[in-house]
Amino acid sequence: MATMQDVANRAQVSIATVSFVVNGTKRVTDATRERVEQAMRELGFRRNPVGAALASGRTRITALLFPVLERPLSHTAVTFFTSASRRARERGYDLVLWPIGTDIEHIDLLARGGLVDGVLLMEVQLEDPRVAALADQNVPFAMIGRTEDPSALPYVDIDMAASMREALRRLEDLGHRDIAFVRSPNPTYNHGAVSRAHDAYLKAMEERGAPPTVITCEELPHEGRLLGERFAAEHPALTAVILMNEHAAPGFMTGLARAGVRAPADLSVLSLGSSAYMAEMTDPPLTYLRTPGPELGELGFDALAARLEDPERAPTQTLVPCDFVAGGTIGPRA
Amino acid sequence: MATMQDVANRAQVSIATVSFVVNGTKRVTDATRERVEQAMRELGFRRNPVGAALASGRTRITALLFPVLERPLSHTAVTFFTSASRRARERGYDLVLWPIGTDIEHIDLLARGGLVDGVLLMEVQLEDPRVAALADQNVPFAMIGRTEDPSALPYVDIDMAASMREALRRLEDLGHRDIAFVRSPNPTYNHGAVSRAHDAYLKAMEERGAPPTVITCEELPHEGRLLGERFAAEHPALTAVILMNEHAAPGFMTGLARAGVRAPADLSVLSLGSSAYMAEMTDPPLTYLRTPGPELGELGFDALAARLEDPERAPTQTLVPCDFVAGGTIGPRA
DNA sequence: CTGAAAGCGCTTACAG
DNA sequence: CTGAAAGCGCTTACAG
Repeated sequence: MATMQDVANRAQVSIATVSFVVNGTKRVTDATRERVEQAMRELGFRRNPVGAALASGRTRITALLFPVLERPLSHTAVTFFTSASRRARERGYDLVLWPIGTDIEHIDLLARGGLVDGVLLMEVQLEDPRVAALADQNVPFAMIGRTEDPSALPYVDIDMAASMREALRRLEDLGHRDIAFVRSPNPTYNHGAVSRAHDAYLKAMEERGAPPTVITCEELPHEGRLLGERFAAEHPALTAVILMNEHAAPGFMTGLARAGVRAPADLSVLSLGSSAYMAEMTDPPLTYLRTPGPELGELGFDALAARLEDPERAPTQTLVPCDFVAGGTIGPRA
Repeated sequence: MATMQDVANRAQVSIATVSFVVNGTKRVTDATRERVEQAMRELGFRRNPVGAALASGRTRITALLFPVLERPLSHTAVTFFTSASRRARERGYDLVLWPIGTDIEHIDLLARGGLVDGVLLMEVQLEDPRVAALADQNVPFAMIGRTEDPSALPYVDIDMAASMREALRRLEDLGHRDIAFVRSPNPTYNHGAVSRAHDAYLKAMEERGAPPTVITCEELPHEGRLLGERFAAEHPALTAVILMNEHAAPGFMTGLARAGVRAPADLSVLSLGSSAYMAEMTDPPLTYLRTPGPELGELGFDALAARLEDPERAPTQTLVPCDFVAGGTIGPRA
């Protein structure tokens, strides 16, 4: 494999000049550039990124940290990655998915050494050990999601409070008052979005003087079905449910049907935080509040890039609400 | 950030000795090791992987190439990644998901320079430009999937011929003879597994003297539904279908139901190449042949590691069939 | 506009 | 068992 030195020798210039041509970092006369470019072509030269990284301290590679070994990577989650990675490419970066856990330990590998210029965090918990670790190590990062107090940190996140309010309003406009909230359980992973939706739900119900009903369900299709099957029997007074658990949503619908509960005639179901792909799994298709994954992936990468390109600038902090997509699972209260 | 030199100074040894301690590459007396380790602790030293990579030519980082921008990353596909990445960790490597397209161009970045030690290819096409590019550039790689003629290349793949035979046998044992094959269309992406399943289907039908029916369907839930709705009308003679398109499968089932076609009473549906997660989306749950994603992820990484650790050894070539999982969507021919 | 040279942080024969 | 030193392939002030 040809090195810059090889190219320099062949073109009879210094290695510095080759570097200038390769990176466009300084003016070079056309004649010289020509010679260098020809030599590169003849030798099939491509710059060694490791050498460049060591000398410059940058790689233009960034990493998306998603704990795939601990948290299921849903179709909706993939939209964040896809969009962020496309955006990265547009801006001249690479973005790879680094499947490290939330154990801080492994972050060190990234932290130290400039293998990656910065990281994008997903599945952020209210108290997220990764955030402290990255800050500690001085690794530039941005969050998709946010911690309890993200004060001075760059993030983009779903505006979950607004989204929950819209969910409730949609159902109330149809006459519903006894509205449950179904969420994933939280044994150890205090997911920011789930927690904020939960709080917003409780607050809204209290304001309305309506009794809150919070139900937990594992993030699995089969668990959704079991919940659907027993739902009416256990909660006869409920007429609507806000389901924040897209893995369980299709199963929940088939479980309801199996128990003879029709949606929306007997129960309105509104899926909070999902995508067309999941919503189309059921019949009728789910009415849902769409997770702005494509938007947040792009904005999230931009937030990171801003951090990398001007560390002094105030951090980006953006909230994007889910938008309502009509399906066939909500209707007027019976 | 402390460097090895800093540690060496503090421990009053040479930088070489520090390297030996850090990497365990040579014997060091206990006393010396103690001094070095203490200095490392005091300075919070962590080895810079870029420096190490440049000097040694290795990073112990590997990449899974999956063209997420071109091909949907399904839940089942994620199982490959998860399992391969866990296996990598067990063997002391990192595995990242690099979302490059099938454009060869971008492979160069990986190829050159030893940012990654090797790559694992997914979504392999019968004629895959990435394979030639990697071979050209001398990048160690292994495939999950395989090209038309993988002769001397390392791969692990689904034994699609055997899986198709089992699918047909299962249905035939129930009395079916008019069995369709539903696959994704192939405008540009000649996916090896789909193509091999197709061939195996045609061959088997010919052997039986039964008329083959191949139907294509885009890999989207909604397209599955449309197909389900019109299925009976368009194909009245069929009594069973092998569905190799898990994205469309749930929609296909709801489409059938909407058209008044009951499964399995009126039509047996066998999903080929799926996982419990997708199968549980419908009611009854799909009967399916399970994609051995966890197995192939692990074996695939092992194939790559074998390549990295002993390039001379004969390449791993392993086929694993799908295994049958009973659900509720196949039954005796009416 | 171009070059000589130091330096990025390690690894690894080679000596002793 | 330990060290001095070359070298991995680049980038980037600094001079000219």
